[in-house]
Amino acid sequence: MSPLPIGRLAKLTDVKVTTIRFYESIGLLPEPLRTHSDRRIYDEGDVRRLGFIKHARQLGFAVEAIRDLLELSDHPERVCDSANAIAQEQLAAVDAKIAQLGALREELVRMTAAGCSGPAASCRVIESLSDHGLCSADHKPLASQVSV
Amino acid sequence: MSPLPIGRLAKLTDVKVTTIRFYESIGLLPEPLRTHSDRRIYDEGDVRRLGFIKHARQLGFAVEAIRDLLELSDHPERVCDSANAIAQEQLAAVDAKIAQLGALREELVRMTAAGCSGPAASCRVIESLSDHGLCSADHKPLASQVSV
DNA sequence: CTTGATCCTCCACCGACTAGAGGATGCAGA
DNA sequence: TCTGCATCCTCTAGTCGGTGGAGGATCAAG
Repeated sequence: MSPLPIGRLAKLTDVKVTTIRFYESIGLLPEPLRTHSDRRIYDEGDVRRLGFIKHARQLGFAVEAIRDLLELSDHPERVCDSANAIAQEQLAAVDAKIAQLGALREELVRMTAAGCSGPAASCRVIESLSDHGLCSADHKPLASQVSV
Repeated sequence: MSPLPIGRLAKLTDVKVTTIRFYESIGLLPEPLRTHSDRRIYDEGDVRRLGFIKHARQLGFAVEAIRDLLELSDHPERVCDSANAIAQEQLAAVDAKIAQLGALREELVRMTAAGCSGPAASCRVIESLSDHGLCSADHKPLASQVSV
């Protein structure tokens, strides 16, 4: 197929040039062929592989998970139990995150509901932050896996 | 009140010692008094301030936003318009994130629904990732503000 | 007096990129 | 052919919100 310079690949896949080089550096993309002047050249296969990576990242899969998924994609004869397991885990992580954000949302709504126009001394937002006891207390984020 | 060493403050607030020092280094917590042997000593005021910070972080506020909120909390005579604005923005960001994750969830459910036991060649997960056309195509994360 | 917990500073690392410096090359128009 | 700009190269450092460890000092209890 037609050989693509990195900029063309970037436009075709809507992935930044620097990100493509980054994916190569961490081994998600193989080292491509180079021109006589050391420029990277890609082909249709690279477009597909990068598309796969992009799609997986959009779904929030971590790079290490994507590495495993690509391995399977590269070896279609293997059993795919692990692909399903990875996706299930990701689904669980997304569900957890949604639940967590739902709880956050609730408190933010409560905090902002009253509106506020006076001095900070009587501000519901500041007050809520000062006293955790005022809120439902079951939103406990900090340290989550999904960072989409 | 009783002077607390950093470890006590950490346990009282459930914030790690290293994180407390980090907050000091970025100016969220003031430099505390020190003992003759250079150990930090805190008081009840620090417990409250750190609680405020922790609560705000749990709600997903960025450090810069927390800095502004603490400013207001420190000066209760000022008008608190900005506190409300910050909280409203955070609420909007959380809403956006929830919507986005909802879309991700949909696709993950579709991908994993079939279950999978054969070779990767016929794996729905791998297949879905390879061909973005198979999915609804309106989940477009990458680059979000809320990272709770 | 010794032991183990706690404290100190400084520096490097995490994930997943992003941005910029400083320089080489490619390509199109005059 | 020359000029000039776009694109490419490598390398380094920064982002955010912390986390972890090395190497050493100090504290409190037995």
